[in-house]
Amino acid sequence: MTEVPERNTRQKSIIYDTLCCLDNHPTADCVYEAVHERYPAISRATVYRVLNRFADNGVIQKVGVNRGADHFDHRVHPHYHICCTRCGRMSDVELPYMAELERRVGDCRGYRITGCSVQFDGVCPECQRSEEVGSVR
Amino acid sequence: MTEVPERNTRQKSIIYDTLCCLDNHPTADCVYEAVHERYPAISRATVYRVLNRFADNGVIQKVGVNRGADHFDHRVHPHYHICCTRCGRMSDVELPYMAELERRVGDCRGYRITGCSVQFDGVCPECQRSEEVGSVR
DNA sequence: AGCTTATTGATATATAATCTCATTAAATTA
DNA sequence: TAATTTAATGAGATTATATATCAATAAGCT
Repeated sequence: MTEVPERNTRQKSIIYDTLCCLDNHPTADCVYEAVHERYPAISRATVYRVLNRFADNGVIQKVGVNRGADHFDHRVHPHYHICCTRCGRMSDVELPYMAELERRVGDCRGYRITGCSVQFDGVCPECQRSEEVGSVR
Repeated sequence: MTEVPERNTRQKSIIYDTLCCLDNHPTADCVYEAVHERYPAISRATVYRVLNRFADNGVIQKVGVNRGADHFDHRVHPHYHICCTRCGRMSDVELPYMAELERRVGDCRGYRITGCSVQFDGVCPECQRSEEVGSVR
């Protein structure tokens, strides 16, 4: 139970603030782009590292997706997401959180269950519009 | 509604047979390895292409995972999976399929929902054993 | 101010998958 | 059966996402 000292760096606070400002569910690379615009000295590796560290500490939430880059959410309460299969854009989904899902599992071949994720696929409003345009021609 | 002609090639049947034989939930690369052992002339690109094509046609099932490579399942009925967070091994989970999940979603910011995936994370029996060994020293 | 060491930046490397394009070979037709 | 058409393949380059390495920097303590 050794306490791991953790340092507060300028980079960490900039990255956290940026994530909160973006407010959507950006990928690490999106966060990097936004950070880089104002602070070109901050490296991509640092953004990835810091976001993952924050997620490990529960300060933010890492939202894995079946396909494509991971997304990050500054809101940490458990909730579900939908990810656009065309452009990758992600949004929250309004569905009561099913905390008991793991307990409903019967057999799982000796695995020790540690988590469960529910995610929806779909087409975002923007991509729906460009679909319509595309179908006309 | 133009019919797309589809050709039956030696490669396709070898790849499908291999997937069925492996029976686990192999990644495309695992399938490639197994195929390659017996048919060194079949290329990795073909294995990836054919598996994805089969999945698109509903002949097999592509099982996306939050983290790591996609897995493929020759069983196509809807069911859930658990994936080992240490080694990536995947197994079936016994849980009644919740076909109505998408209909229970309230608001999803204008997205048109096309699918939903539920997946469990865990530690497989093999990795549990090696954990125990590791914790002794 | 000086010390310790967690953190960073730059870059290399890993992993998973797709793309390109010349060549091959299914399936159809003559 | 041979010729024709074009879907599919093989090899390798390329992309996307993420992590590892390691010397240099700087946070927090004394």
